[in-house]
Amino acid sequence: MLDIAILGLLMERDHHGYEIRTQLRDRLGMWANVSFGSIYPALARLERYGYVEAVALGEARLGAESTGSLSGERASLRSLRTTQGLGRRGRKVYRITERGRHEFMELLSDPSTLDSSKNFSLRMALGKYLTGDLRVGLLERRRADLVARLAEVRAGAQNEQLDDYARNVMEHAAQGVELDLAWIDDWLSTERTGEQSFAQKTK
Amino acid sequence: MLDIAILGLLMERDHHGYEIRTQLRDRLGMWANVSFGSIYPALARLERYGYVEAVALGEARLGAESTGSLSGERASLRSLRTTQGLGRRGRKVYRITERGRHEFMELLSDPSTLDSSKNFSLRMALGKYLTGDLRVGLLERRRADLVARLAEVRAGAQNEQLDDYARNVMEHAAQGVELDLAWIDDWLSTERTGEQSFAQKTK
DNA sequence: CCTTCGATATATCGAAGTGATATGATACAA
DNA sequence: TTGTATCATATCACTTCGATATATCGAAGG
Repeated sequence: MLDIAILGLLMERDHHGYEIRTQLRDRLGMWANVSFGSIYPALARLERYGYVEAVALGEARLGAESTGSLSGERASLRSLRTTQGLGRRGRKVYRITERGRHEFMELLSDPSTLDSSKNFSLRMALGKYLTGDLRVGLLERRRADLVARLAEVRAGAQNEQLDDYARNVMEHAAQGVELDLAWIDDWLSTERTGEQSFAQKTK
Repeated sequence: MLDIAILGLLMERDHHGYEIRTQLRDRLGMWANVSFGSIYPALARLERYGYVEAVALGEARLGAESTGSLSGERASLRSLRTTQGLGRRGRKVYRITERGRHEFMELLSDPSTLDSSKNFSLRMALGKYLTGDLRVGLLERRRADLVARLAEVRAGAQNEQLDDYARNVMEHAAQGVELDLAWIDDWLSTERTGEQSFAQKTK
């Protein structure tokens, strides 16, 4: 769910809608440019539920706060420019509430709503908010799903009456699942041996 | 688009809705169980446009025709059983029309509506309906997209201020894109050297 | 200087897809 | 006979996507 992603970003610092889109692309990976048609309704929904609140609307007077701290030395420049130039139009900066924080943790650790690859990757990218046990639980559930999926795809690929094109695609799909599986297993073993992190992974 | 997938299946033989779902899973790979909430509206839409027509509705009297010819020897058995047992309930069998065939070719070869991985795989799985030139065109366009995407993800993964979890996910995403890219290149070289097919690919 | 272009920013629309659920028939096993 | 699993169609509310409209600002170029 997009809700998790947005709340996850707001856990770190305040954001406005447009920024959420770029962050989603740059930090949470797989989402190449989520549509504004998703983001703004999602923000409205989250505000309605009381999970986020708008802390600055209209004249973007908090420009420094929201666009600052982006990359160190550059921050002062940016904030200077935005405050001088009166800032963008109706930039609406959102902040997560206490209820939002609680809801975020709830959503993130709930193993029942875990399905697509995109969804799973999102959770794992937000792994720092989870305990080791929770992470292992999610990983194991995902692993079981992938094993089942791999069997299905493998069986399908060996199906007679499948032309070369379809078979080739099916085989590639199987390879994709295998890659995912290897990733999970890697992560699981790192998680279990209690290594400090996987920062040293070269390839 | 789901339309392409459905029309593609109907190019080979008639199908009813439920069967389309299973075929989508078993033959066109990546789609693990498309929702009925997609399939039935899509069929209704295609019928409205005159791309398909219902050839048997109500008492499933054409059971043999629709479920038969599934796997050779088994076919006679199946058809016998279904005709004896009065068949399923309101099984509605669809057939593609001449307009539908034309539209299918149109949709399949139009390079402008080519985007997601799912979408691309679908087209390639239906590659037998395309000419070599068209296939190469689609492959090249896809390749360019993936190269751009890879650069983005690679850049993102090297971003400082990304915690280990997010970085790990980004790196895995990059590996996924690389796998796709290798697949495309493989296919392209096969296509260009004019090999008869890729049937002999072992891994 | 002035105009165009690209990035920033919010917002809404229709179309398409999902997941859940309702309904009912048939097949098979306990 | 009594479940229960599979087959089959259908609809619901909700989410997401892609396109589009609108507006501001900085930079580049004629």
